Amino acid sequence: MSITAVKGFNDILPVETPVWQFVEATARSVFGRFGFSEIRVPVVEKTGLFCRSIGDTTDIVEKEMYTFCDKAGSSLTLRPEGTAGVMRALIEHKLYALDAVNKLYYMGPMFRHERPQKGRYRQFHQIGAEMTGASDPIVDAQLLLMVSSLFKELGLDEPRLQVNSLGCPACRPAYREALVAFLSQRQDALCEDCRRRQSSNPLRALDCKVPGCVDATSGAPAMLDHLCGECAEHFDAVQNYLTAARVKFSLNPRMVRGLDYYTRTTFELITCLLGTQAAVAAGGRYDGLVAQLGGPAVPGIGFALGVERVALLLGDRYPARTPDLFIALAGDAVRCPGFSLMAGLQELGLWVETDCEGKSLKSQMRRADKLGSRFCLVLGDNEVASGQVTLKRMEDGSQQTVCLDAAALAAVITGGEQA
RNA sequence: GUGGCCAUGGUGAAGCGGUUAACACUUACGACUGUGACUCGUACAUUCGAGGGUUCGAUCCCCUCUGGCCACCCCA
Repeated sequence: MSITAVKGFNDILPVETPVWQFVEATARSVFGRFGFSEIRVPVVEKTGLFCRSIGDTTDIVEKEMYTFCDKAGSSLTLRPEGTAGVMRALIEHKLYALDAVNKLYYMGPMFRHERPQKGRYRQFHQIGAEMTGASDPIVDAQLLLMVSSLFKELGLDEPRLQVNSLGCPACRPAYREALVAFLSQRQDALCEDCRRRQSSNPLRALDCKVPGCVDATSGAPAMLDHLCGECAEHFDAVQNYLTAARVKFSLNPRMVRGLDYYTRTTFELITCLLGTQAAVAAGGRYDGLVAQLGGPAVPGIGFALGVERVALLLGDRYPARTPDLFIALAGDAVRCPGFSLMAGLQELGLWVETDCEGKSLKSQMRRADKLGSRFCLVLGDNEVASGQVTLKRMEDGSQQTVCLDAAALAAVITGGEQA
């Protein structure tokens, strides 16, 4: 067996790239309308960046990072998510000083050493957006509106938006205590993992899928009931804005995020069509992150969507491109004039295909059909001599005689587009 | 990291101890020597993931390895 790709690292083949391009182009278009600019940051960062931002005790940092030493002995890591790198760049280049509010988006590969399965790979792709510098609830709502617009424009109304608030450093500790107290009374009913997590990350128990834990935590105290005044006010305002903007959402008081830096508003787009990989997009507010990374106290909120998962949801519902014209060449003598015509039409912006193997006319026609070409014409000695060609519309087989001239042909072909 | 399932051509797959390794799709060419789709014809796996074993004989049984998928954990 020859060399194959690394497990969990996939080739994205020509049949799949159109969906990807559709997702990326749609994201660029929607983000652009919300005033976001693209930022491109490296795929590799110093390991410490992720430990500090994502959190030392998270699964990502504990067991899923691709970490290695370079020749100088520094510990480097393939980014497992996008926010940390973007915030590092924001701090490093003092973007917050250029403009108090920064609206940035990115797209690209992320790396997590997990067991691959449907919709989850070791190299996977995210499209994300971050908005820093403002903590007003209208910012949260704007980002949510943008996410919701993006999915609408992609033609996906199925993933549903769920929101929650995780509170802030002022109110979360008290809630955490209340939750631990609650859980400790139900020790016996909890699974091994949840018992172990009680000290490290008790909130996780709310997210546990083991039936016993679901039962045991059904009456658990909710963060939403323990928010401090400011957090509660913030969260109310976010919801009001969302309602005003007609963004559909539901509350999920049990939603927990996997990264430590989240505060206040968090959200997920959940689908029931991808089996266990339910989260298609997710994000939240991270008001302490920039300071935690050594920058000024700049608040922020962001989200990321999984391109593989979105592509899976889209299936074949994306715009397909097909050639405008296929020029079938009847005889060697006509190859050069045919190529000249092709050049003229390409220059006018048309996608033109022609024979490149010296195939029979029948084969060329078959190929024109297979490519889905909208029009086809046969160029032979007669056409070159008369200066007239028969242009055939492949869809219905209708034909018309057109002057053998790039501009004349282009007029009919693009005119046919409107009809 | 843990569990389950599966490995036959470009693809989807039958075959389950002795077969020319079915069938379908795809692809190529042809049926009209200048017109696609439908139809019809022809061609396309000395070989069944790799290595070992059992057997007169193995794609079919056993072992090992490798690969894939799905699920758990967690996540986009």
